[in-house]
Parts: sequence; structure tokens; C-alpha cells
Amino acid sequence: MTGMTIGEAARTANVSVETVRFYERRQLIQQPPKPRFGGFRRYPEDTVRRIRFIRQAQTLGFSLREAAELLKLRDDAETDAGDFQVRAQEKLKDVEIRIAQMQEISRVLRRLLEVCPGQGPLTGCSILGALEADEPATIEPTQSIGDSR
Amino acid sequence: MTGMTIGEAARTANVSVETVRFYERRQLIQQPPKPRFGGFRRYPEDTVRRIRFIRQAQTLGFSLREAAELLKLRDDAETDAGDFQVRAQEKLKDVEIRIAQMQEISRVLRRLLEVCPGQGPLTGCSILGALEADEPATIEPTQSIGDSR
DNA sequence: GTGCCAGCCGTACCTTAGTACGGTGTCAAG
DNA sequence: CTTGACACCGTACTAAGGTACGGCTGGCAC
Repeated sequence: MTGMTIGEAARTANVSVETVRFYERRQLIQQPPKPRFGGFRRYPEDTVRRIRFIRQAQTLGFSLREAAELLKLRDDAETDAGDFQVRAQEKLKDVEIRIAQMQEISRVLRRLLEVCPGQGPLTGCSILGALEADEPATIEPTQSIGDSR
Repeated sequence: MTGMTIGEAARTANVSVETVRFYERRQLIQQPPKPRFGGFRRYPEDTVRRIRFIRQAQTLGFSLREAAELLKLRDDAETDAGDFQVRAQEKLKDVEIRIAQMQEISRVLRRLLEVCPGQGPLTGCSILGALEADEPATIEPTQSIGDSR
């Protein structure tokens, strides 16, 4: 009999059975038909490849929604390498924005830590001071733009 | 009459009324009693300060849960500057971990973009290649540890 | 004296990426 | 022929941080 049970497919792709079902619900993979004549659904090797593809995309910062688009591109004969390049460039851009935001936070925290006495009354605590300040602690608006991963 | 209506408090703290109510539900701020003898609840100046404190904490990468802890510390007579220092150090650490993860993603994406032809058949696309690869595209586990911002 | 903006309140919904649960069905081994 | 391990399936729950909705009441102005 070709293919695997859902459990085998999940193990092979290194995800849980629940995750496979979740991807089915999200239309990231097809649910194979239930064999009329008893037994369980059989998952083809290709499904496992799709799941691996999704996981790879995630490690590169793509969301599931974006992973779905990448899969669609992959399966479309019209797609050329430039299409992938554009996606990767956009993703890179938004990862870099997020890095910059995080770095600003990190910078502010480090600065506050430098001047914090580390013990004693709260009156001298620069960190508390920053939290009670009225201005936005030296940080731009903050809100997630495009929100990666 | 002392205090403000919820709408005034919200405007003063620069958040929406819904957000104020949400913070009440989350126990980040107290809901003032409904005045028995007509009228609306009155929000003290202090509530506005607490909301501002929470927003400051968020810009420094703290979650609402953590902001609540910081508020508790602030209101506790036992707290000394070291307590804030420790929280800030922990936050800094986890922001830095996240930066490093994002940088790794950024590095991999940049490398893939360098070798991607940018047009032509998918066979030569390094990005597609990476997505179809079996190994984890040169990245450690990935999952958010403490999820900042 | 009524029109309308706010306040009040519970509840539901949103996004992301799953995880968990409970009940039933199926298969293979002992 | 029964037990154990899976499969199947729908539904609900998690975290975080809100946003939105619908229906009611309060207050003030014209």
C-alpha cells in the first residue's frame, strides 16, 4: 500500500499529528481521501515534502500564510526565480526592521542599567524613572510593521 | 468632582477606552466603584499614571504580564533598586537572544539572495533550494523564548 | 423633552501557531 | 476476542494584546 498513515507522515516530517491536521485545516496540505473499503487515510511522500518546506520557510522567518504563498509559487509553472527573490527581499527587509527595533530596546535597557545603582532606595533607580517618565523612552512608535514570524 | 470619566482618563493616558477596560479585566488597574447616587465611575490621576507606566514598560519590551509585576514592585515598600535591575537584565538578555535569532535569519536570507539569479527557471533558485532542503537552513531551533515587545 | 454623545457591560471576535480533549472507529497481535 | 495503539473528528483551549458589537442608561444642551 502506498503512502503512510498520518502518524508515520508526522514522524517523517518531524511534526506532531496535531500539526499535520492543523495544516490540513489551514489548507497548507491536502487531506487524502478516506479509503472507501476500510482503513485509514494514506499520506503520500509529497505531503511530507510540503510539511518540510513549510518548516523551512518558518525558520527563515516566514509565517504560515506566507509559507502557503511560497508553496503556491513553487507549484505554479509561471513562477520564475525572481518571484522567490522578491519574497525573500521583502522578508529580509522586515526582519531588519524588527532587528532595529529590538536593538533600540536593547540600547535603552543597557543605558538604563548602566546608571542604575543596583541597590538601595527606589528614588535613585533609573529604570523605575524611565517607566514613570512621560516621554516614550527614546524609542520610535514601536508598533509591528509587517510582523515577521 | 475628583477624577475623570473613563473617556477622559483614556485620552489623557493616550489609549482607547477599550484598552482601559481591558487593563481592568487584566487586573492591571483597579476599576473605581460606580458611585451609588447616579453618574459614572471616576478615574483618579493615579490610574492614568499606571497606564502610562504600562505603556512605557511595553516600549521597553516587557509584556503586560511583566508590566504587572513591575507595577507590583513599584508599589511594594520592600522593593529596592536591585529588583528593577534584575528585571531589566533579564529582559535585556532575552531581547538580545531574539536579536541574535533574527540576525541569523537575516544573514541566511542575505546569503540566499546573493546567489539567487533573480530571474529565469526555478531550477537555479537558491531560495527555493533552501526551502526544499532537508537540514534546518543554518538556524538554531527558532522558537520564541520569552517573546519580547 | 428629545436628541445625541458617552458611559456601562458582557460577550464575541481577531491574529498566529499550534496543543489538548473526549469519544468513537480500526487494525494488528497475542 | 480482547487489549493496546493508533486513526478520526469536532471542539475548545493556550498565549498576547487588544478591538468590536449590541443593548442599555446617564447627562447635558438646545
